[in-house]
Parts: sequence; C-alpha cells; structure tokens
Amino acid sequence: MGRPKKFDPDVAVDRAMDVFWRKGYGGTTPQDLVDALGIGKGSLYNTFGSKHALFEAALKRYRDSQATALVEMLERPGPVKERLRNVLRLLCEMDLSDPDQRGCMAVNTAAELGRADESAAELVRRMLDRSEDAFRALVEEGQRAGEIDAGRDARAIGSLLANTVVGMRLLARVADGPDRLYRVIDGVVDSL
Amino acid sequence: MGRPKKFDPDVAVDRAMDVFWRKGYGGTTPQDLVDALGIGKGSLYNTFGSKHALFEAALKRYRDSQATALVEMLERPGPVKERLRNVLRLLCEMDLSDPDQRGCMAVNTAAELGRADESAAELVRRMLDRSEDAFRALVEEGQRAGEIDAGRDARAIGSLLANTVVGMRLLARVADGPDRLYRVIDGVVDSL
DNA sequence: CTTATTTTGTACCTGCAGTTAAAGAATTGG
DNA sequence: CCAATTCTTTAACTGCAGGTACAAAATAAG
Repeated sequence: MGRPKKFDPDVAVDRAMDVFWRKGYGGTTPQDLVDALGIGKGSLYNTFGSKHALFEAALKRYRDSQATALVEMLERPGPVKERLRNVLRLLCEMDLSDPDQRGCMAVNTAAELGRADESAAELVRRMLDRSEDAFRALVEEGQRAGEIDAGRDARAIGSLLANTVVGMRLLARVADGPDRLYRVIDGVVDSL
Repeated sequence: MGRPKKFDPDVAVDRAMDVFWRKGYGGTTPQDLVDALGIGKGSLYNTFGSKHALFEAALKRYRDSQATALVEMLERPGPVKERLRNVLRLLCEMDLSDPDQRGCMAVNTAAELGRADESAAELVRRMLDRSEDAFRALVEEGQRAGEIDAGRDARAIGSLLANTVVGMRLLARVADGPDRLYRVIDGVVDSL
C-alpha cells in the first residue's frame, strides 16, 4: 500500500549507471543524478538511501549487463584465435568510438576507489574472476582443437588475457588513436 | 629581490605528488595540500596558481622520478626473460606492499581524468611511449641473444608488455593477494 | 633609510556537496 | 470514507571546495 512510485527504480539505476560510468563516483553530484534520473532529491534518497548505495546498485547493474557481454562474445563459434582477436578488436572499437571514452566502469572504479571502498573492490574482483574463467575456457578449447600448444598453462594465459583487456580498456581512456591498442592485440594473439 | 620563500617549492611538489597519488585529483582538497606541504593557503596559490597547475607539476615530477625507474630496472644485466620476470615481480611487490596500495599515478590519472584533462592525458601517453620503447629494446636484445624468436614483432611485444604492466598496476589497487598478478607474469613471460 | 617587490597569514567569499525535515498527495485495506 | 502507509516536493542545513583580498612582514636596490 502507500503512494505508488511515479518512476521505475530499475530504469533509474540504469541511468545512474550511465552517470557514474561517465563521471566516476567522486565526480558525480546528487544534482547530476537528480537531473539524469528525472526525479526529485527526496525520491532519490527515499529510494536509494545514499549516493554510495546507489553507486553500488549501479555497479552491480554494470556487472550484470556489461560483464556478461564479454563472456557471450567469447562463446561465438569459429577458430579460437580468430574469435579472440575479434573480441579484442570489438572491445577497442567500442571504447574508441564512445564519444565520452568512458572505458570500463569496473576498471575505472578500481582505479578511483581502490581498496578505499572494499565492497566495490570486491565486486570488481569478482568480475575479473569471471573474465579470467571465460578466457581460460577459450584457451582450453583452443588446446583441445590443437590451435594452442597444450603444454601451456591455460589458467595463466587466461589471467594474461583478462589483464590485457583491463590494460587496454584503461588505455582507451587516453588513447588518441587505435594504433597502440591494435599493437597490443597483435602482441597477445601472436603469443599463443 | 622581494621577500624570500620560507619553503622549497621543489620539496612541496614532491609532497603534493604524494597526496595526489594517494587520493587522486578530485579526492585531494586544498586543505589536504596545505596540511601536507606545511605552508599556508596564500603561499600555495601564490606559488602554484591553482590546484590543477600543482597537479600537473606533480604528475611531471612523477614522470621524472618514477617512470624512469622502470627503464633503469630493465637495463640491468642478465638473461632477458629472467630480467623481465624480475622487473614484473618487483613491480608487484612494490604495489602490494604499499600500505596505501596506490598503484601507478599515471594509470590512476588516466582512469580518473581520461581525456577530460587533455594535458594530463598527453603526459600519460608520453610515459607509455617511453615504457613501450624500453620493453621493445629489451625484446630486441633477447632476439639478438637468441632467447626470443627473432621472427616475432618486437614492437608488438613491447606494446603488450607495457600494456600488461598497466593492467597489473591497476589490478594491484584492488588485489587481495599476489596470486592473480603472479599468474599474469607467468602468462606473459611464458609466451615469449 | 626608503622604496619597490615579493611572500605570508588570516580572513573572507560564493557555491555546491550530500543529506535531512516537514508538509502535502496518492494509494490500499477495512 | 477513514486510517495507515508510502511517495513527492520544497525547503532547509552543515560543512567544505576552491579561491580571492588584504594587510603585515621580509628582503634587495639605490
């Protein structure tokens, strides 16, 4: 019972995610949120409690929406190395064609908050775990198919690939062109 | 002529670097700087003009002091792969043993400001160039020594290595232990 | 010693961050 | 229709960010 909300909290979190993604946690003001969500300050705090709580919800939304996308991209058919190269290239192109060049929200969060926000750090770590696992699975598939030397440590390569993506998405924030990123892709794919 | 400064601006920039490194640009307040530099607000603004100008000076100081360290580490004697592994391990240990886990100031700056601060972005790009060059030189040395397949693109591997360092130093900000980072090192060194 | 110049300390200012309070509006259950 | 509950709106409030203004203090040149 009680008066019904005039807005959809789910949509609001989506919009909050966009703001935090663009401006970072510290760079986002309550006013930014009010403007972007199209609701009053009262509703904001009544619904989400605090800027930090809303940020956490937004980061979880990011995890659910974006982080899964990587795994799905990796599962498409075709030769493993080719698939890997395509995924990395696609990521670069997405990052570089983004007018705000906002990169990866998880990466940005790690850099901005580090361990100062342990719950955020934990979320980021989990996303990384998922991404490492997905890459390791891809490598193992390549090993079974004879595309990748079966003697190599698939888990270590998975970690390397996940770490490479982190680095690239960070660099995409300051990149002035695709060359450097493409070189990284060449370097990592040719090393398999 | 005129009244002499009661403090050493050089030392002040060093201290400012430390504060910005720990707290980021947006997270640093004028009061933080006043406290850390041990000077009054008047002197601060009279000497450096603005928070942003001081930040830029601090970032340049970082470049001159820290970024050069990597190059020097890479130039020590010994087998190339071993040297590489040592450098990467040393970097990890430094980052993880840092009580503030502040990672690399250039990486943090890229994530926080991106292209919103073009002069900072440019500084970061330059540091990256230097680091790529140093790694490429190392790889070429390894190729001449027969340690690394001479058929591979040294520049691409240099980019990969520099990017790997970026990723690792970012991850070090949220890492809860060395395992993940050591795996990345294994992955990249074994790929040469 | 005077003057010009530069630094210092203190005080002050505008504006906004982040949040809370209070009063009214919309809904459902009884 | 009344009561209880939940949402919305507007208005406030504390504190600090980021910087300016000004008078007093310290020097060097002449």
